[in-house]
Amino acid sequence: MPVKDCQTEKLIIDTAMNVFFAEGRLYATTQDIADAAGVNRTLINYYFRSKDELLAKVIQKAHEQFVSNSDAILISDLPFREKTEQFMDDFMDKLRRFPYLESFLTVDIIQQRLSKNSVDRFPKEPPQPIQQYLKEIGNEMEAGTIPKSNPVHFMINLVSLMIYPIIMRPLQMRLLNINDTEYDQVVNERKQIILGLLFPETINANTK
Amino acid sequence: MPVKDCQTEKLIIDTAMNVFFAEGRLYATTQDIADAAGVNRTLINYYFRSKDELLAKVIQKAHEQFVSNSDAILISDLPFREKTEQFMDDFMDKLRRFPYLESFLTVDIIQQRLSKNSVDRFPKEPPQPIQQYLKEIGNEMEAGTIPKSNPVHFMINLVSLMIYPIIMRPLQMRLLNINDTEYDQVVNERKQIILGLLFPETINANTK
DNA sequence: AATATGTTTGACATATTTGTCAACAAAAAT
DNA sequence: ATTTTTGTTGACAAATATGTCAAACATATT
Repeated sequence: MPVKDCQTEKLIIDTAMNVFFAEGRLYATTQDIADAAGVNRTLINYYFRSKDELLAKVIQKAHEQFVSNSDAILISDLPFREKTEQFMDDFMDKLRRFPYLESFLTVDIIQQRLSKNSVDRFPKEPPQPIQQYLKEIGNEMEAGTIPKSNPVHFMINLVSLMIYPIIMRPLQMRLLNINDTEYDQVVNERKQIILGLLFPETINANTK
Repeated sequence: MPVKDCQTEKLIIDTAMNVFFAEGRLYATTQDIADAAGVNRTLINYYFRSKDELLAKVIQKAHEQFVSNSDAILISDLPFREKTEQFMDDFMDKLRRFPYLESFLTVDIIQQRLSKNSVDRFPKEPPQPIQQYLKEIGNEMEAGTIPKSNPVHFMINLVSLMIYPIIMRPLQMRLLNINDTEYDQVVNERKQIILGLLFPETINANTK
């Protein structure tokens, strides 16, 4: 068999992504993943050498999937407001698909910071699309479309307001004393709520 | 010795809180905690029976510390805006002290949801102070001080904007391509930024 | 059919972590 | 003073997770 099969390898990666990022089994073992994929555990070692390398691959692929669309949106020449909305739609779609991805990455990054020997799983170069979007945010602030501040605040606000309610859902449901149905309803309203915050009426009215 | 010593027990709890919530060693073993506390590992079993029960105690104590002040603030009869600011000050203080607490709780809740046998570590009854604050948010919306919506949105916005930049700091620093000094600067500006979002000028102007 | 290459499997070794237990030390109570 | 209670320790056992290896298997090429 001259050509590499790639079937099983892909199956393992996809399954692992599902287990970690969709099901939220952050502590899943290699055996768990193998079971979920219906393959022998040692195949993980055969294809990825170690669990750590599988993680690296999985995170890399998740990263690719995550930025693929959004990068295109961010570097497009859409008007700022529409660009932001498209970015939000895309981002929230991905959040729905992999609600636990950010939690996983956070914990992973935290642990990496503590252990000196682990390999860095993220590209070191700053993502250009975000840099460009930050510039556009600055322009909008200059133009008075949105309140002036360090542009990173706008970006931080944007992602905070989208992500946090998703990753902290279990905790928030308890604190706010609401059930799944109600929380789903709230999540569905988020986009409009966030837009209302980021593009305040006063300033926004000028642009219309 | 009629009175329980309580010295070692307290030392272990405090150390564990520090390791988990301040240092962010989310995967710390009982040995790690014992080392950090400078005691024999089996003392953890002596005082808490199991690691799981230690976790329960630690989370419970963290919860108490976290709500102690903030509950008092939330049920006080301060004007809404001042109450919110005090709540923010208190909350951000605690975030600085235990930046990894929320991450830990999130992961813990996620895992608990998946494992049927684990004991529930959180009080089941909804926290009244938050319920009361939610009512006040509703009142403010009625009065037109803040934009109308489901009051939980205001609460979610508030905590999202405070917490997310802290717990996702490593990730955000990479994405936004800024260093520690710059990020510290951003964090220091957060309170004013958040207030500007939650209390938009137009509406706020009416109340002055 | 024989062989070579890539794939899959089960058995084993190793490391890590947690919990138990009996022995020991220290402090109070008798 | 000695007995009892409380606190502490090290050695051991059990469970779990990861990685390695040789052997078995399948498939395409010779």
